[in-house]
Amino acid sequence: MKLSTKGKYGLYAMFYLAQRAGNGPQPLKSVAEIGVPEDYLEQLLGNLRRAGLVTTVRGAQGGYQLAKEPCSITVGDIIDATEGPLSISECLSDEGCCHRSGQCKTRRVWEYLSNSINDLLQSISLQDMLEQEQFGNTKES
Amino acid sequence: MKLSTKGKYGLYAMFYLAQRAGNGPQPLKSVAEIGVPEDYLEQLLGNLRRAGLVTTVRGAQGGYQLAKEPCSITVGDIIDATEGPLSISECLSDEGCCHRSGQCKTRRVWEYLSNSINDLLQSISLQDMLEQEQFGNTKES
DNA sequence: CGCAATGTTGACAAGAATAGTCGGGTATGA
DNA sequence: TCATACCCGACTATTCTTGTCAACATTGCG
Repeated sequence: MKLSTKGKYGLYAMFYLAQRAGNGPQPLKSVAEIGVPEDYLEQLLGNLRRAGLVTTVRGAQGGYQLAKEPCSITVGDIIDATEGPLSISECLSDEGCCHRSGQCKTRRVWEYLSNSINDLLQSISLQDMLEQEQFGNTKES
Repeated sequence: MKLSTKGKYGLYAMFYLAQRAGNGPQPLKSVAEIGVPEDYLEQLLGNLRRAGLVTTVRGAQGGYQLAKEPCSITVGDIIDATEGPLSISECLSDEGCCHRSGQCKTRRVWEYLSNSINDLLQSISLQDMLEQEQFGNTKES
């Protein structure tokens, strides 16, 4: 279980924009400084736009900027937008899955995990990242 | 972000064995009743064996059985064994990753998420599943 | 007006990972 | 010694990931 570069790059990009919120639109070329190929990043920003997380200004001096306050955008929103809804097992989306119905107690596990992880992702906002407060503590060594 | 069928099938198989713990070794053919191709399942059970989660008896009347009590085997153990260690972002395993070091506050997010998810997975045992107690509550509707 | 800067869209493709499949072993109980 | 099992490594079709590319649409500015 791992997330692809899309989610990672998406978060990079959004964090970049969060750091520059209020400074006007940032062109793709600038955002690409985070170390992602422009052509690829473009697609990701397209997804983020369609998800309503960034707005764009076309034409010269245009670019991308956050559509909302950093405190209203969560890591979960970003992952969703870039990776598509994370379904830990298609058993969740797909109702008629359990061939041998007996053992599908496992389904409850996926359900529980999925909900927990979503809550977790939703609990971290860009604002939290900007403030660098330890957004919760599990295993701070 | 989703886990592959390996983790899912692995959990199916382990739950199957948990339900039959104490009844002697279960041959591959029986375990495959969970709805997984035998040849594929064999690989997964091989991984589970190497991880020390199941033991095997070779020869006639042989088969697979849990290596430990259901309460000492967690969903996390099973996912690890079948999918390999889940690294949400290679930024974690790979130290020298942050090209533009400035923005790698994102790293702390992966760290936090990774730890949280691992804790979560480790918190559910096969015993919990057998008992079907709601192993924690997030969003019980 | 016209050009340059910029976002928009969709097609394409190499490489890796997934999900099996297969064939030939080895061990063991009856 | 034979049938029942597990063990192991190679092979493959399909899908997903990670980009790349080309053509187009929109806007600011001189």
